[in-house]
Amino acid sequence: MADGSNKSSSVSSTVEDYLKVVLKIEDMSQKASTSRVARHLDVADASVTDMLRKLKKAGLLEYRPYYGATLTQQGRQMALRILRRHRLLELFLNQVLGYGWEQVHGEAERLEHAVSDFFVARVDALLNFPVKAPHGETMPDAQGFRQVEDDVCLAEADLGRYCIRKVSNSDPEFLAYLDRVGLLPTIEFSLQEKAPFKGPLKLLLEPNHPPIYLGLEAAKSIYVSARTDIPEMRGLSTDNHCSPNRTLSERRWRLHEKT
Amino acid sequence: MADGSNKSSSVSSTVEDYLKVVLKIEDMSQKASTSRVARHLDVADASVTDMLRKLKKAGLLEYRPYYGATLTQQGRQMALRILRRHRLLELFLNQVLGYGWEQVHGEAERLEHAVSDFFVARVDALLNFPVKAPHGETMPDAQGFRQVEDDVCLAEADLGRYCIRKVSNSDPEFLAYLDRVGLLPTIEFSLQEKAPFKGPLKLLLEPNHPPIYLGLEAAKSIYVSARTDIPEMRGLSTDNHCSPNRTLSERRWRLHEKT
DNA sequence: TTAAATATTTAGATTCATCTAATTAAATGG
DNA sequence: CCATTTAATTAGATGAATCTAAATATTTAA
Repeated sequence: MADGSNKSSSVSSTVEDYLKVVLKIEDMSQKASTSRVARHLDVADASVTDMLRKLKKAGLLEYRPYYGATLTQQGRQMALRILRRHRLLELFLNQVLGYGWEQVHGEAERLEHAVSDFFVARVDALLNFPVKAPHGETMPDAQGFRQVEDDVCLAEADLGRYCIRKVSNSDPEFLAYLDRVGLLPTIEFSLQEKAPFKGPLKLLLEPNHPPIYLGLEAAKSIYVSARTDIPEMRGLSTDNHCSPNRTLSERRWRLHEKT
Repeated sequence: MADGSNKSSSVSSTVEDYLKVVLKIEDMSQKASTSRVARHLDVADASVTDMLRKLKKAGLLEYRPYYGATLTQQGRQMALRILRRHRLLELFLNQVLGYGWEQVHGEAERLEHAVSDFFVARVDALLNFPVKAPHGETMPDAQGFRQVEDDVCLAEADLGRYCIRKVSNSDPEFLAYLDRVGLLPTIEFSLQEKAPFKGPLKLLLEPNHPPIYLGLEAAKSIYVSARTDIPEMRGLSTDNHCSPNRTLSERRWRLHEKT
């Protein structure tokens, strides 16, 4: 696959996608089974079997037939390299080119395979070495190290005050919805009620505003940290400049408007 | 390959490359013969024959065996679309990410196939709708219209005063050399002597500086316009903000330096 | 104007990533 | 613990884009 983009040891963008998916699955502490990988990539199971055998031979993952795959050190390193690119690109698209947070994923998905390491380094510098992507995911560093993410899933949280840390869902419709109701990373809210029988959650963003009733499915994509209200915690928080994803309406760019 | 990047009527990046090369050859008023296309793309002649037949079938070019190819309206449109992307990306890399002018071509070559129309539109706006790329080439507009370039080749120019308009050569080594000696678009100089027998040209950049002796081969890549010294011409010139490609040493970027 | 040189096309293979259909292994639940 | 459901693998094909080697055209120059 057409590559002058200096991979450490050049693999096709297809291979990069497989590695990324396996990493994602492992990150969810699931087993990277053939069918699960196939679902994520939207390809036939048979294709995955072939590819996993190929990747095993290349030393990028362990693979036992009828069992599944595990990334090797090498494979993990490659996967993290792509993940880093993906997230840096998302942030770049959002901050520099004014993409909406629901738009960044799709574009980054294609660019991550095309940009050079030099490009990535420049973007990293331009954004001042960020540690968070637009959806609140942490940024793997250039050596492939990641901060631990110990946020709790909103769907499992007890009543209380929280700060939104991460939204793990790249469906543009869904993200646009969250944007509309104002549920974005770094935003704080109170979880006031959890309706029984998988019912909706009642959230309060601002004291005297109407509450938001959020379906449990939606809550599963949202990760939060408890708000301790101990002021000195704020400095230590992982919030950084890259940064409140403003609502679409607030988002106005210093791009030159044509005519 | 792998395209969600919204082509008007989705073609592979390989096809885009073929179209681009045919356009380039036609722009040089040459015939797009099989072997010439093959040389530009660094593939075997046989591969080109196959592809030209395929592109003919797709209505993107005319093709007669043993004769060569000519772009159709549709093919030309597609080629111009890529050319526009390429040049906008080059300028973007230069102006926003601080790439040297000798670095932009290679990166743009890969990105042009990966970015979406939306991305291109954003970059266009960010750069304030530029009309020139870093090497002085004109920017095709979004509808595929181009300014005529009626610059003369330095290798064929008479003695006199000139302004550098364009450098048609993407070899990084060569570009770095021109950068070193200061021969960049928008720069003015006097052509003082032309040594016989394909000898070098003697150029004077600044009145009391040592002259530059430039080989004829190098001069073939440089396009110039005569300097009339009629002041009011300057406003009409195609110089624009995107802009004096500073020398590498002058080029210092407002990127955040790490540590 | 014909022989040699050059350019182009055809024929047949290869590699990558994918598919469907058929088969086999594993897991599950009476 | 066996039969059925579910998951995974094998087998065989396909489409893109490429290659090499052999067969034709076309051009050029003696």
